[in-house]
Amino acid sequence: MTERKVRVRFAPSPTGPLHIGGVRTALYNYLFAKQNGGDFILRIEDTDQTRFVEGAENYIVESFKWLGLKFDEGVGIGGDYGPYKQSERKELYKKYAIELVEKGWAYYAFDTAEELDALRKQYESEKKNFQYDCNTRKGLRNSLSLNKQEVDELLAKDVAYVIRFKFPENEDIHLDDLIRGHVKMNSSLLDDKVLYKSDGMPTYHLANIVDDHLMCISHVIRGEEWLPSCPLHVMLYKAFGWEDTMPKFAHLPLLLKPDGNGKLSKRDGDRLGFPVFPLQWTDPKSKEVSSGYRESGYLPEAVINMLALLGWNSGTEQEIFSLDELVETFSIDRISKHGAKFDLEKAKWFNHQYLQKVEDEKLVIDFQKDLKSRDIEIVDESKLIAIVGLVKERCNFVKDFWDNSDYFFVAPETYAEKALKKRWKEGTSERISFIATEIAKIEDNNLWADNAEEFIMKYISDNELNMGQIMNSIRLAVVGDTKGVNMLDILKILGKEEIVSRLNTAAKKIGL
RNA sequence: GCCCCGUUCGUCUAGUUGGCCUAGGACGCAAGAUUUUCAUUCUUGAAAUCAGGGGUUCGAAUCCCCUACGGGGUACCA
Repeated sequence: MTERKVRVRFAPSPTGPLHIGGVRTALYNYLFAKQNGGDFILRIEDTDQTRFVEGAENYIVESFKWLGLKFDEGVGIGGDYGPYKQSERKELYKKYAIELVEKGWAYYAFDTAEELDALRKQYESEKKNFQYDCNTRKGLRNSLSLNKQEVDELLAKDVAYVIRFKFPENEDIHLDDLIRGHVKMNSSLLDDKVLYKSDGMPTYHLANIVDDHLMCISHVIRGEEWLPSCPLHVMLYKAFGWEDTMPKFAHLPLLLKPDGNGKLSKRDGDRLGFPVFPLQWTDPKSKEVSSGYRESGYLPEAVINMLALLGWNSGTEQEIFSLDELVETFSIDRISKHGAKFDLEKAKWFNHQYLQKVEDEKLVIDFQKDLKSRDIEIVDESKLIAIVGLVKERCNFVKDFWDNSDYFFVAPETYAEKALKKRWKEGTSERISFIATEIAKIEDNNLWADNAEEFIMKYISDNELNMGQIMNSIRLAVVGDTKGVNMLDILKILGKEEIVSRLNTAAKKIGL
C-alpha cells in the first residue's frame, strides 16, 4: 500500500461552545497534520437538528482564530472536498444507507421511538437491558422480520423508518488503535445502531464514515468516548468495501474534573473557578455566561502549551513549547492512556511563563484598558512601559498588574495596619517629614531620585539608624503597604513632587 | 446490569526492548538564600511500599492472571 497523504479533521457539532477538551483534540490533530505535512480540516457535524445552537459554529471558528490554529480546509475556508457542513451534504447520505440495505448490511426499521421506549421500560422493570440487536431484531418491526411485500407497502405509504446496521452474529471485530493498541469486541454484544434517521438525516456513525472516506481522511484522532462505537465504524468500512483506505484510529484519553469524578463538563469551570471554554460564551437562550480563557487573561500560546502537556509529553524535561516546537516533537505514541485532571495552578504558571515573553509595549495596551475601566487618567506611555517592565515578573495575568502597581497611580489613603505596627515607630513621622523637606530641596532633574536616595542613605548612616527601618517607613508612606517594587524605581517614576507630598501626608496622618 | 479503556508523589507525568529505579522532572506545598519590604528568582526538602493479591523470572513499576477502584459507552446525541 502506498503511503497516503496525511489528512485529519476536527469535527465538532455546533451544539454549544467548544469545550477545552475539544480544543485539545483539535490541537493534537493539528500537530499531527503539520508534522507530517498534511491537511487539517474543519468539518461541522450538524446532523442533529434538535440540538443546533445559534452562534456555536461561529464561536468555533473564532476560537481557533484566537488560538492560532489554522485549518487548511473546511467550513469558512473551502477546499476541494466540500461542502464541509454535514447539513449541506444531506442528500448524499441516503444513497449510502440504501446501498448498505441492498448489500444486506443494513435494514429498514419501522418501530417508533415510543414503541422502543416502552420496550426499554419493560425490560428495565424485569431488570434486563433492551438492545436492538441480533437477538431482538427478529421480534421487531423491520425489513428483516416483515416480508418483502409488507416492507414495500410501508415504504410506499411513506411510513417513518430508520435504517439500522445489521451486525453479524458472533464475530470478533478487531481494531488497532494508535494509542490503545489492539482492541477486540464481539459483534453479538453490539447493538444495531441507527445509521439513517427518520428525519432524513444520517446519524454520526454514517455521516462520519461517509465523509471521512470521501474527504480522504487518513487518521481519525478523537476522544475516547468514541472507542466503544469504533467497531461499528470498522464494520462500516468493511461493509462499504473501503477497508483499504480506512483511516487509522487514535482515541484520546479524556479531560477529567479536577475534583470529584467524571469528565470535565461545561459547568465545572465556573463552579471551580477556571474557564472550560476558550472564549467567553453567552448562552443564546438562558443568557447564562460562561467564562473563557481569552477573557480571563490567558495568552493563546499558554493555553496551547498547557493543553498539549495535558496527556502528552515529549519525554524530555522541557515544558515550555512554542507551537512550532510542538509540531516538531509531537508524537501519538507519547500520548498517555489515562484521563487527566485539569490543574488550574499549572495553567497559571504557564501563563506566567508566557507573559514574561511578551514585550512591555504590547502589555501596556491591555493594561491601559484596565486602567481606563478604573478611571485612571493615562500617564505618559513611557512611564507605563516602565511600570509594566517592573511589575510583570510578579504577575500571572495582565489583570494582576493593577494590584501590584496601583500606588503608581493613586496615593495611599490608608496605611496597612500590620505594616504600621511594624514599620512606624515613635519618632518616625518626625524623621520622615525631615527627609521630605530635605529631598524637596534637591534640584528636580532626572538625577533627583538618585540624589534623594543618596541623601537618605547618608541620613541613615549619619544618625546611626537602621537602614531598613527608614526605607520601610518611606515605602509605607509612599505605597501604603509593605509591597512594591524597588524603592529607587518608585522614587524615579513618581517624581519629586509626588514623593514629597506623600511623605508629608503620611507624617501628618499617621502622627507618632 | 453488560461491553470497552485505564490505575506511578495532592496534580500533570518520566519510566516504552524486565536489571543503571534506594522510582526522575514539573506544578503546588514547606524551609533557607537573595531582594532592606512584597513578589520574582535560586537552593534545599517533604511528598508515590509504582491500586491490592497472586504468579512467571536469578531479578518486575515494567510480562501474565484475579480483585478493587476510576473513566467511557450502552439514544432516531454527537
